[in-house]
Parts: sequence; C-alpha cells; structure tokens
Amino acid sequence: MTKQPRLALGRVQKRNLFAHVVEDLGTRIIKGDLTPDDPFPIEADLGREFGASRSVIREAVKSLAARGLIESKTRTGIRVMPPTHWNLLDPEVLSWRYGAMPPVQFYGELFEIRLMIEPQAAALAAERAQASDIAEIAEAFAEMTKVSPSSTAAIDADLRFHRAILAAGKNALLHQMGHLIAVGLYISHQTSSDSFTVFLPQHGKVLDAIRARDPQAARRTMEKLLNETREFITGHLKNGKRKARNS
Amino acid sequence: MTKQPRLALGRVQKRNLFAHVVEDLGTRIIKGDLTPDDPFPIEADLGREFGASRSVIREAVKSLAARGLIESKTRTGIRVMPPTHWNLLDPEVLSWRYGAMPPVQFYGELFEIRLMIEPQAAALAAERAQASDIAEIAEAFAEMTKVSPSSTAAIDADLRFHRAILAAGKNALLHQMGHLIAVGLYISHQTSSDSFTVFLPQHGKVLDAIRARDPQAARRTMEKLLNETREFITGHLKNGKRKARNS
DNA sequence: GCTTGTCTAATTATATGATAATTGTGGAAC
DNA sequence: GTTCCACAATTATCATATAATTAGACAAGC
Repeated sequence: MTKQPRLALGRVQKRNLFAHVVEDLGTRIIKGDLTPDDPFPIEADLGREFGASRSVIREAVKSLAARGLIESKTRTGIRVMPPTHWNLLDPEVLSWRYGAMPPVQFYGELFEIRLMIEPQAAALAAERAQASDIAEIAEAFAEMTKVSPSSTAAIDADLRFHRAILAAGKNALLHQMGHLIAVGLYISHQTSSDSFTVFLPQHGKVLDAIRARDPQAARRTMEKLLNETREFITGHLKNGKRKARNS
Repeated sequence: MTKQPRLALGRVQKRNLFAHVVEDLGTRIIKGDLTPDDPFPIEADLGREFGASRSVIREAVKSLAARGLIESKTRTGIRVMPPTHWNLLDPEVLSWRYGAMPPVQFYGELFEIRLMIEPQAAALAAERAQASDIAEIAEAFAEMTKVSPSSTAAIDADLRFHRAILAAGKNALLHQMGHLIAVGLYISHQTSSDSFTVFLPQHGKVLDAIRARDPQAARRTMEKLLNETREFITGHLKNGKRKARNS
C-alpha cells in the first residue's frame, strides 16, 4: 500500500477512506500506471483492493470523473481518459502531477503560463484596482517584509500578494489562476527559500506601479519578477541543489 | 422540477438521475440560489426532493465537491464554498456560469483570458511545432474553408484549429485552456455565424505565420484575430441582435 | 459479404436500511 | 465565566439487492 507523498499546501489533514481512494487512483492515473488502453478494474475489485465498500469506490470514481481523469459507463466499465481531457488546473490534479513529473519540466510549464497571465493581470490591476484591493496588496507585501523567509508564513504572504493582484484585475477567471500560482510558490520556496528575500524588492516595485496606476510599469515589473524567479529556481533545480523531496 | 437549459457543446445526451442532480444543484449554486451562508439541505432531504436515493445524492455531492463548489463534513453538513473557491475552468462549471451571467460580461471575461493565452501560444507554436502539428493546424483550417458557416461542423473545425495551436505550444497546461476556447467559440457562433466567414482569412494568416516559423507574426496575427472577433461579437451582443437563447 | 436484428451477460446505476464516526451544541459542574 | 461532558445531528461507511444499459456474440436476411 504505497502511501504517495502529496503536495501539502496547507496542513496535511487526516484522510478518510474516500480521500485515500481518490488520491491513490488519481496518482496512479497521472503517473501512467493506468492508461486509457488498460482495462480499468471494476468497482467490485477496487472495493476488495482498498478494503472499501462499493459506495466509497463509486464516490471516488465520481470525484475523479469530475476532474476529467476517468469516465464510467454502464456495461463498458471505467475508462481512463486521455491526458488532454484532464482538468490540469484542478488543484488536486496539479499536485498529483507535480509528484509525477521531473520538477524542472513541471516548473517550466507552470512559469510559461504564469508569464502569460500575471504581467497582464498586474496591468489590469493598475487600471481597475479599488482602494481596498490596493490595501490588500500592500498589506500582503508588508507581511512579506516581516515574516521569516523560510517559514510557511512566507509562502502564505507571497501567495496572498499575487492573489490580491489577480483579484484586483476584476476577472473571475483570472482570479481562478491563483491555484497555479500557489503551486508555483510552493515549489519555489521548497527549492530555495533564498528566492524570497532576493526578490522581495521586486515585489515592492510591482506594488508601486499598481499604486501609481501605471499599467505598463506594472506589466514590466511583474514580468521581470517572474523571469528572474524562474531563472533563479530553475538554476537551483538543475544543479540538484533542491531540498530532498519526501519520496 | 425546472429543467435548466444547458450549454450543449456536443450532442445533448439523455441524462441519468445522477447527472440531473449534479446539474440542478450546480446551477443553483452558481446562480446564487444557494449561498455559503444559507444552510444547505441535508442528504436525506435532497433525496426526497429529487426522488433519488441517498447514494445518488452522495455521488452528486462528491462530484460538485471535486469542482470546488461545496464541501461536506460529518455533523456540519454540506456547505457552499465561496465563489473564489470554484473551479471556474472546469467545463461544466464554465457552462453553468455561462447560463447564469449576462452574456456580454461572460464573453468579456473569457476574451480577456484568451488574449493573454492564445497570442503567446501561437508564438510558441511557431517555435516548437513539429511537422505533424502544423499539418493538424493546416488540416483544421482547410476544413474551415469547406464547411457551412452556420453548421456545428464549423464550430468543430474552428475549435480544432485553435486547439491544434495550443497543442503545438508543447505545454500541457496551455493545452488545457482549450476548454475556455471551446466555450468562447460556441458563444461566437451562437451569436453570429457571420463572424466565421468574416474572420476566416485572419485564421489563414495565423497559420502562415506559424508555418513560416515567425513567432512575432504569429503572436500579432492571433492577437488581431481575437481582438476583432471580440469587438464583432460584443457589438452583436450589446445590440441584442443575438439569436434567442433557449431559456 | 454486409447489414440488421436479437439475445445474453457483464457492469454500472439506483435503492434500501443498517451501523460507525465525527463534531457542534447545550447544559452541568465548578 | 470557563471547562467539561453527554447528546444528537449529520455525514461516512457498509452490505445487499434489483434495475438499466449496452458491448459482444450470434443469427437472419438481403
């Protein structure tokens, strides 16, 4: 019964049977142990394997189906869907995938997207932010200057900063991308908590640009922040200097 | 038993009890009929309301929980999550949301994101596309020139074109954004199938740029395509000239 | 050969009725 | 007022049964 490690963004909660089945099957699918071509075990067999009743198995299956990982039909049974069908932006799927891919590649993909989203989000924030939005960004930044760089509070403050900018963009879909960022920050801090202190001033510049209602500057400073962070972390990852991952 | 209309991207399939409960509760939550503050009905009551067994209700709840709409805990019961927690990029959630928002606003949000993603995706495609990727894009474009502009085949070909470009960007997260585009195209065609013929040549220019391995041109042409489409459709939406939506 | 219909068995879909585990709440005790 | 505890409400899990669906095999007809 291989207990897979998972990306613990928050506190690792005590898991129930349902959550265990979901995670175990989810990671197996993402890792490619179960493919669209393989026959998927039938519910009864899964129940035996996990020592769970059919109800639990079925609920787990529905949960995975909602994430686009599998599909379940009468008589046909359960089928793994092709990877293009997976909801990769789902936080759980994202974390499973993080555990199953080479960190450098995962981080590369992630930052490519962040670079598409966040600079423009910062520009929108500079245009649309209300006073309360700017206060929230400023507060998060103030928090960042206070916390210990290696603490989880550092991740929280950093995340809050980036999320507040997305929120200030006044676009719900944009705000949603916060999940991506959360994972990105987690990896960054996991890899090197130095990045936190190194790039603190650059965060301040982004805040200043938004405060000054300067979309162009906001876009530029955010882009610079992301590019530099990416290089910094990617360098560490490639040098194998990252902290051991719990696997 | 109000049968909610739904965004029928593909064929409207005959639905089972589970799917009905999921959709009904999902739309109620998105529309704000059920809020985080309201007490959520308990499983037993939901069962009575829908004429379904507790198993079905529980499976539906798990499905909605996987999409971040609700959370269910022992003794506490089921709780609607705040909107920031919803997985808006989930295709179902996206379609429910489409049915619950003013089309102009929905379309605006959608295109703001598409404009962040697709121009850069086109640029990446110009850099990274393999011969087979370009063939796929070209094929989709050829298909677009053949089909009747008002047919669903037109939407399919259009979607295939945009998806192929995302795929050529060689970034799984990017590819995932295809869901957004699918909905966007659906709305465009629903609103005015004229847009299809009007912007066909611009699609060709994007293809040419990718073929020529010219990232800058790819970015520019895609940006132009999206901007013009947005203006075209938004104009129609605001003038109330859109085809009646089935509600 | 090819299609079209029909039967059968496998698998999920749904129902029912238990028991277990968790935890918010109110009240007792201090 | 605070702490602690028992109770009750609700989901979590289990076990078992029946219904609905349909892939696949096989037969019939053209």
